Amino acid sequence: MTIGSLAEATQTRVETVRWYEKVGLLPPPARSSGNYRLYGPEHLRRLSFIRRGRALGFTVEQIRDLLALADDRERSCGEVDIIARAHLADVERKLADLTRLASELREVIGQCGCGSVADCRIIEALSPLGEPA
Amino acid sequence: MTIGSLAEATQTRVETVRWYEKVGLLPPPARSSGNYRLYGPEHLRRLSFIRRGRALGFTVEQIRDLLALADDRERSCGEVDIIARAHLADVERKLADLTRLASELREVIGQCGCGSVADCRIIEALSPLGEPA
DNA sequence: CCTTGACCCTGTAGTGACTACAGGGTGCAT
DNA sequence: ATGCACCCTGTAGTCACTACAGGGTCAAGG
Repeated sequence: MTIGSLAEATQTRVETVRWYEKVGLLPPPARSSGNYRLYGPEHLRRLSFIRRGRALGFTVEQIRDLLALADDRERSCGEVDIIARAHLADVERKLADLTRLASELREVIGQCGCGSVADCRIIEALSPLGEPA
Repeated sequence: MTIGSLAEATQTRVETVRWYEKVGLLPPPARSSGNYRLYGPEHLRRLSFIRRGRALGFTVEQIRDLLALADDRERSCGEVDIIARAHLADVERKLADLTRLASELREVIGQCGCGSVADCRIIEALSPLGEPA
């Protein structure tokens, strides 16, 4: 399997696959006589894991930890649970922030009568001292 | 007003103020005899505008546009409205993504009985081929 | 007068997670 | 033999800052 097929199979860019190798998420594969990377099913599994983790919003660092834990099949998965819960808490914080943000934006936009900039409620809302900058 | 006082007044880091100047959001202020930056109320207004925009999640590029529009007080604020609505749409897209993400994460975490990694539902959920990586 | 410490200056490099080349080599079909 | 798609390495760019390193300035205290 060349890097192109692996990338296609996992919906990843070729450059990203090489980058995962460089930062140590994906082990260096064998090389062909022409120095092409040659991947096997284990690489496909590992890269799929990485991509799924990224799609769930885990950082590369968290995925590195999860991979290390996943490799040790006897271990209790308490640490996995901790990482996942920490990430969920993080996502929920961002969610709350964005929700507040969206409602603030909607309010600002709703007040705009679209007259001249001098009377624009959006500009005004951005200028805490009461006057446009 | 030195850069330190301006930074404090706007809840900004000193380095960030200098960075806004470097990228052209904040005009270069006068300098003291000892080459210190000296800011006036206009700078305070402008920086407050920038910070408020950032707090509402506008990109620096969008704020640059908003500032240019705000400076032209006769102009219709239709363009301001367009920028703000585009940003709101963006925020709402992210909100939807994060909401989906959070529920997926909650589901994954809920299934974890915290036994060994070999049976961990979290690890399993990350491994689309059915086996841990 | 000297020193201490808080503040300021410029410039560069680092963050996260890639992305985008530049400049070249490989492999296969025509 | 030539074209083309693919691959290689290495470097620089993205965004919005942040963190120094290595120095200069200023006011107060001794």
